[in-house]
Amino acid sequence: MIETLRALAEPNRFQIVELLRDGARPVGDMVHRLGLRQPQVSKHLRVLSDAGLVDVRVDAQRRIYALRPAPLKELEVWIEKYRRIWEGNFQRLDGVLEELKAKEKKRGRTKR
Amino acid sequence: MIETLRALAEPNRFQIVELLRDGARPVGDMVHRLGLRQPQVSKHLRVLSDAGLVDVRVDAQRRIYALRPAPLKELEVWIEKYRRIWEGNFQRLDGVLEELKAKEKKRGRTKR
DNA sequence: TTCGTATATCCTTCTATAAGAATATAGCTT
DNA sequence: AAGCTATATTCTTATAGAAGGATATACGAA
Repeated sequence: MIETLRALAEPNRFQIVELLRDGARPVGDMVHRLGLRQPQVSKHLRVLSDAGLVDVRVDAQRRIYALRPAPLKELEVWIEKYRRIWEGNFQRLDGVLEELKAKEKKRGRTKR
Repeated sequence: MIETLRALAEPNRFQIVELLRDGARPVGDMVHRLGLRQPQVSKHLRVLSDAGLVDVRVDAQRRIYALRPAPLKELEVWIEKYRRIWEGNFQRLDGVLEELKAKEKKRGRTKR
């Protein structure tokens, strides 16, 4: 999860992922479209690959990169857990706070 | 979008967000639960706040932090655009490639 | 008013990582 | 075989950002 987020959090990598949403592409194509230098794109693809976000297929000297569903799906599943937050029934759900105000009386130290 | 991802990509901040999923909390509570030092938590909250992911409410000396829906919803909307990738109808959608193989013939340079 | 609690901010490392430049590798094409 | 094309890797440098420590601020309580 964290690894997925870290990989996506870099603007150029984000763009690469966006490009790949339309389908698989060779490195050179992304180089052209993104206006980055080839080594940089390769390096970003490496990070994406390590994060499991992309897949390579070899075609002669070309490497065709494609998105891998798993991490994105996982991300989607994660964020769905937050759905109720923007679906109204969340507001002032801080019953947690009441619970706290009680507990905190019993231990007033910051410990270390 | 990128800012949201960057904020979430740090493990401790991710944990903070997870905590806040259950409702608003004061800083001290998170300090205890996460076993981090107070300044560190405050700093992470600052980042989350700058990213619009959290909101503060003042309660005496306490600051009560809560999740803000907007960025998470935005993230959800974004990822939904990728849904078809894990819903089958994506495989070998590289018609993009055919289009390329043609074009590439006409301009064989890397430009700079 | 003085003290303790809760939180934020500042300054200083330390580390991770992105970009740049150069080079290596592999496979066409002729 | 020679050269060109496509891509990856290595090394260096620059920068962002996370942790640590110390301190500042604000408020409530005695």
